[in-house]
Amino acid sequence: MRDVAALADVSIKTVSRVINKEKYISETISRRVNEAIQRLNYRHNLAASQLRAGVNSSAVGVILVDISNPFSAAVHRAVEDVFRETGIAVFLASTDEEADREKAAVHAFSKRRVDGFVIMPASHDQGYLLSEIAAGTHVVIIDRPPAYLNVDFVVSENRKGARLGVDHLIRHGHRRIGFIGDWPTVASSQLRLAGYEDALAAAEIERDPRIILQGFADAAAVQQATENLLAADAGITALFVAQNALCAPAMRAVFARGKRKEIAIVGFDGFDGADLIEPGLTVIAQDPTLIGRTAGELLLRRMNGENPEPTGQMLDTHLIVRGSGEIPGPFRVKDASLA
Amino acid sequence: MRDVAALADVSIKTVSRVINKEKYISETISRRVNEAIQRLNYRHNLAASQLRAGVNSSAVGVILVDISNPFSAAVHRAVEDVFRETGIAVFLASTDEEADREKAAVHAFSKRRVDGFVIMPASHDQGYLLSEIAAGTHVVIIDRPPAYLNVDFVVSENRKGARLGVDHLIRHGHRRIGFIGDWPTVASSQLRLAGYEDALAAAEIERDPRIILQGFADAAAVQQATENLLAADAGITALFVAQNALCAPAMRAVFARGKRKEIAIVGFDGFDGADLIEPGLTVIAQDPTLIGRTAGELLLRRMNGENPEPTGQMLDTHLIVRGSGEIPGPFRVKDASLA
DNA sequence: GTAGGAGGCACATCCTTATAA
DNA sequence: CTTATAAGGATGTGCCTCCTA
Repeated sequence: MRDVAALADVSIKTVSRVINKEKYISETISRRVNEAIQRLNYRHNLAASQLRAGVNSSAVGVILVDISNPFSAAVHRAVEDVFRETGIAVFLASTDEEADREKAAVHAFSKRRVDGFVIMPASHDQGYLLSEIAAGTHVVIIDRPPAYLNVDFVVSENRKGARLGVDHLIRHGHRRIGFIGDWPTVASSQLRLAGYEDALAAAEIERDPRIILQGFADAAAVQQATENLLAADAGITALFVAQNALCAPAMRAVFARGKRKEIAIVGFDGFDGADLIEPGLTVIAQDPTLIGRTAGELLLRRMNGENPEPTGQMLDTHLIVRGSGEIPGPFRVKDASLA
Repeated sequence: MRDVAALADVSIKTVSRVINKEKYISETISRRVNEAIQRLNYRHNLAASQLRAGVNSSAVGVILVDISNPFSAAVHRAVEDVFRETGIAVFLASTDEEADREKAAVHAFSKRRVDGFVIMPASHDQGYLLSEIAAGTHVVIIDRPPAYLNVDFVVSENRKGARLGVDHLIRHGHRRIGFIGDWPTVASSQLRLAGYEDALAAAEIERDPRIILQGFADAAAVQQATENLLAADAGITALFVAQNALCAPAMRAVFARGKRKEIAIVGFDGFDGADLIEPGLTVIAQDPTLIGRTAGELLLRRMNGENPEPTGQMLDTHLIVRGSGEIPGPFRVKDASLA
């Protein structure tokens, strides 16, 4: 900046004025300064600028479980879109459900003075964020309800959604419905299991822990576990698959046993192309783009100085009927109005 | 930091020493300082530290076409994994194939003094990066060969891969093979089209521009265009779909016409669950994780001071046979060894 | 309306001092 | 008189705030 000032033969302060497009600079000087900037290949140092101005980095940190999961990716994309036009940059980190990595990412971004966080928590307790919040950093929690923290959050109706899906299977004559879910420590997974149990209770079906499978290291483990469940002759006629990434491997297991048209399946948030399968995968659909956009807007609002009471948004899910969830089960159902 | 020093009753410099874990600090003082840090909820300001030290931000910028595309997401995840342990943070931006947004993202990250970029270029000419490189910022280009820029790059064998896929269709008796591709301005798309043409030329099949479809606004447009192509009675018996996101909509069009078992399809890099479809989608597979990891490692190497000649890595693709590409065409083939 | 200058943001570098072996 | 350990102080990093003309 000093060099630019020297070349343009003005003071440093004037260069600063030109860069920040302040008022009261003549056209002539502005042009001269800009030419010097070009010639010297000068680049404004935002960090120094913000240090002096006493403001934060105009950046936000997004912390997700795994950006390579399409749900996370869609959420991120929506958050990014909210911030693009504002000149706010977005940091990204994945945690793989490890609370320590979540904390490490928060710390790394905090050192870089981000203005806010959008977090899909892997941690069981987000109380550690209180000090960040006290320091003026804003936080929005997504996908899973926050624990020990009163901040804005945006989640899907996990429990209601799961209940909806399992109800659907029950209405189609199923009573032995396997549950395939994420790690039981994951808050959203707990809620989906609760929704599953709600549906069973409402239909007076006994909950059988042997057909509730949770927590898998990878897709192969999901497939293996599903195969074992089907092979166990536990009388399973339907599966409720409580997370998107589990759907494909679970279906592989079903198909591998030749039960494509016998075992009914409902997934919580399937995958692109799930409609092409025969039968198409019936799912409880979420709206990751809306989650991301809402979270981004809530965060941006606070970054702009608004400070309302924290709000928790529960976004509706809905059933998409494609065939796999409508395979009839062995039990007669009185209700003729099957979806 | 001043407050911490005051509370711990040491000099600012000593606090700095503790934070940076320099040698020659006594246990006692170190503990006292750390307590003060805790008590004051102090957070080290990386920006100020790096300003004074004259180093960059220990952050990198990743610029992709669209993070919500699974290919991009997998690449990003691999890049992130390379940098996680090094304490280097990752910025992310999507361009939606708009060169201006690519430049805006580069500029935004450059102002934040990133040490390097990983870029999946939307631009037709990356010459604008020369000034960044001159300023000491490192660049690795991925997915598409760089234009007007001599830097490290990591791409798939787009042309060879496409040729492989179309050869496969030809060997199964097809000669009227529709091409469904990305915008023709996209470098990788051009190469895939070239590969398609290579295969046609080798088999002495005339290239018909009417069955080469490129550039779609969204999935619905792809599906509509494919339906029109099939309805046009152009004699199409096979499709080569040159990009992952185009596969599902193209298949929807084929299935909607009831040609599931008649029109052969090979995709360039399909999607998760493509094996569950009947018939499974035969694809030319890339390795996005390897692309991302390689790019991250190349960048990290330069950030660590190594400065070898730029290398261009062309990663092999391979054919995954699943059924859709093996639907026989109307032409007899002598080669008995069909894959 | 237009420009410049002193000073400081939060930190690290370089130099210096002090004690002990 | 070196060498290792432990701590402090002046100065400067790029830029903006506040004051001045």
